[in-house]
Amino acid sequence: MAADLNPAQREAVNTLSGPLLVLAGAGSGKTRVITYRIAELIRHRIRPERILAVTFTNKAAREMKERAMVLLGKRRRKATPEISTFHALCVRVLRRHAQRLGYPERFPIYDRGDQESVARSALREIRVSSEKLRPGDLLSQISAWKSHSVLPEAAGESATTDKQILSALAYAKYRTALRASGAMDFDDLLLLTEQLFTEHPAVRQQEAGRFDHLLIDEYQDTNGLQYRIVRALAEGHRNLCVVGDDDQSIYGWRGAEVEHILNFKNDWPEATVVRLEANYRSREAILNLANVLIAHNSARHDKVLRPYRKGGEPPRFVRFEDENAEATAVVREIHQRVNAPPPDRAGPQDFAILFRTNEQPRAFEMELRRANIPYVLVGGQSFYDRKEVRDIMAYLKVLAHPGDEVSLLRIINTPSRGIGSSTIQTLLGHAVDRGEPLWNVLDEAARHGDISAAARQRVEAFRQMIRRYRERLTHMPLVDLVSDLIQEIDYKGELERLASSPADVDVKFAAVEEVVNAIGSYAARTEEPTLFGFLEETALAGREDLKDDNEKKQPNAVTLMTLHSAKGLEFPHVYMVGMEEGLLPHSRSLIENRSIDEERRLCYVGVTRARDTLTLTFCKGRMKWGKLRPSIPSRFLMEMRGETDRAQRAAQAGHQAALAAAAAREKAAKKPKKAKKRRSGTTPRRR
DNA sequence: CCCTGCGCTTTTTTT
DNA sequence: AAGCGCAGGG
Repeated sequence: MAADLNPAQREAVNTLSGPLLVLAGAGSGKTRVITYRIAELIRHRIRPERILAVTFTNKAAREMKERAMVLLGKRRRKATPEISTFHALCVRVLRRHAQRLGYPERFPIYDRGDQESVARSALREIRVSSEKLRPGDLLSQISAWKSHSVLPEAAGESATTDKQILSALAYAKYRTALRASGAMDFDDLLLLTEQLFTEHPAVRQQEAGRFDHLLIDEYQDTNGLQYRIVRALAEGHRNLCVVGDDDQSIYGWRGAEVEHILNFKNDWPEATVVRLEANYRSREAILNLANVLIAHNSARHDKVLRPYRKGGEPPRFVRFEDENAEATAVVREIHQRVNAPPPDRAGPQDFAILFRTNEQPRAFEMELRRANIPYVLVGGQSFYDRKEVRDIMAYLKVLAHPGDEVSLLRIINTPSRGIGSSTIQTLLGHAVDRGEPLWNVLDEAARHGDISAAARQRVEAFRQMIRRYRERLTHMPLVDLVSDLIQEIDYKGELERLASSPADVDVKFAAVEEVVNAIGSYAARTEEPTLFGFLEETALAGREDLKDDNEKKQPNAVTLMTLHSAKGLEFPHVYMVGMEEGLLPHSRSLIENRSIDEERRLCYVGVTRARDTLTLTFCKGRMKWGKLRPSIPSRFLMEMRGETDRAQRAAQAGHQAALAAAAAREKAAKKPKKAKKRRSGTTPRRR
């Protein structure tokens, strides 16, 4: 079966027992190795359901599953290996044992938007203005603590800087709020799984005992929690295979620690180590660039990718006036190649435009639309981030989870139904007094004298409506129920009232209809569709199933995506745009004296996505907040060309520019502002 | 309680 | 350029 593998790959596939570390360079056939390995295990009579493979994204899981099935061919049976992400795995574990942790069996999973509203009110509760500590910063701090299993009390003790002390206080509020709603955020899924394993050894044994073989993909991107969960699951049988590339570690900001892959041998001394250094993807000319670039990083497993595909066009470095010129030229070139005569012809799907930040694709989208070239924008401002979509999803969450306070607060007066902020504050007060979820005090609202009669009536009407739909959940198709609900609350009317133009209403209502479609497609492919199931799936898969829908609708499309989303993919023709100081490396990584090595790895990931041609572009200047700001070419460009002294000059200039911008911002923040009125009534405090 | 309009801030990557 | 929060009038 494995005749077409090289010796290193074959060793990785055939070392079936004991710990195994596969250091797989970019384009070295890593995915193939993993899927062949799964197939090989099954060929050796390991029962498929005793194999667990963990991937980084749902998409990767789905693809791996498909490939493994193809490979197994006739052996394909009902039982399949379990292939999923860490988060999906943990959800399944937690669901089996939720009660032990004091959570309901089905719990809401809070996405980024929910987290932000909780973070915001947590900051309000401790009376910290979001100028002093932004919700986003608070959330990353909390996430960092969680990835080290640090709870609020411990966070408070270890906090040193002002920001950390405030963050620790807010963290406590944040945690209380989530618990009060019976909700978990993404980190909680991992954190509580770990907690479950430590507090209940029997549970750990039971869960670990479900599998005899464990495979972890993208191991360089595991954070502390994931690392400990892997250990807890594999310690018994020790059949642990991890695959990764330290040079492609690009999620340090999210708590990933490259040390896990670098120190694998310490934890698993008997481990076999296999290096995959032959690159089957990129032309020699492209790979040379990548090797030169990554050599600038220290603290890495030394390895040099060897090109299997020799020669190739040298990568191009192109400068433009501004981002519009950049987009026009790139799209014009794609257009030419798409319409070229056969030998040079390429399909739109052969092209990828890669960028660092999500504001960059705008100009490219415009040009692609103008040129009538189909494209897919991956990730970015997600469908599920849109206000109208979030509103509908909040209704669904309230139907499914009565305790979900964040969602309830979002919809209790959306569309506006006469339940104003003072009424809500009063209700919240009752909830706090009684130590119960907001939903539970709504029925009593009718009896309380401190709410106006009109408001009481409206609250009661709202409560009855939600109750009615909850009752219908069990004996009515989901799609019909949701359609009815959208009609009853007259969401379209709300959009008409708020939107700026009729076209805007159409666009927004189309998004609402997309939600209904998503429910429909979920219900169609699921044996026992439930609202819980749908919510869980969207929380975990998020934007991904929509991505796939896009890909099905537009199979021949240019791909636009961030460098982060590009990991693991390849394209014949790659454009890396906006190769400028401040973007790549990003200014924020320059200021927060975090190492720019990770930015360099990000650049490396981009370069190694290209099979045949690679074009790196940068601009003289770039519009930012309506002003044209000059740009400095990225130091990485010079590094790749071996122009070390020019690279250093660029680096210095880049640092200075970033620092100057930071200083200017600082100054602006300190400048005396118009006295802002403090809100008198803040959210009541929870105990 | 609802809506409008003004003024202020905004700098990354995402399971 | 755009989104958010807030003040003030209906």
